[in-house]
Amino acid sequence: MKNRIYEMYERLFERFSYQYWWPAQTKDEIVIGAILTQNTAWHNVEKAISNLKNSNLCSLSKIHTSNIEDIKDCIKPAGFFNQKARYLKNTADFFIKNGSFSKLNSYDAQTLRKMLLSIKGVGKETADSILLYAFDKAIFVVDAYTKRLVKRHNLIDTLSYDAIQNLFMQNLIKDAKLFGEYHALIVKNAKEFCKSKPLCEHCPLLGV
DNA sequence: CACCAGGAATGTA
DNA sequence: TACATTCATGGT
Repeated sequence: MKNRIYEMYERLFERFSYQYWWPAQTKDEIVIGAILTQNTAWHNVEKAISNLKNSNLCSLSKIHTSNIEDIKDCIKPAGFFNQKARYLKNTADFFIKNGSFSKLNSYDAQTLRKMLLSIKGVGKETADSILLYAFDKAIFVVDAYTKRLVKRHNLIDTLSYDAIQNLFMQNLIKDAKLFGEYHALIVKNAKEFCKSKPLCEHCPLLGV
């Protein structure tokens, strides 16, 4: 398999090696972090998660049963705390209602994706992050960095989520580990290089 | 000081 | 379908 999409992965991996995403200790924490990081810098999410842990609220069951005002107090550093507290509640309710990860994991990826998307507060990127990193489903996550990447490299003539996701999934082996590291590498590279200017001289994707 | 960060829901045309 | 607005804190 030799194509531009996979070649970019090789370049990124050569430069940055393993990222070991998702950075979390439990599956619950992955889901919680996926919601808290919506349009929010990760280091602020870490503060929010740290607060949740200190209050013993960093699990879906705890979020399900606890007072929403207590959740708000913990997650304020992550911003949008009013709606994110509701989103966390909605998501926790979903998992309590529909069962554990191992039970939900018996659904195929697309069925589970639709279920997750029915939660108010879970859009495509959040759903796919949960599918990939908490359920180990081979679903490629598309974020703002990914869109910027395909735009700068003229990889496709649209910026629609589905089209970009298909571009990656159709040009890669369907492997959750690969997808997970690739997405992490795109984020890593975006933070490291080329924040405003495309393709600076140190970017590992030059010439791909 | 302005601008952005690992988005999603809602409203408008 | 395709944009525009709103949500909010904290770093640069």
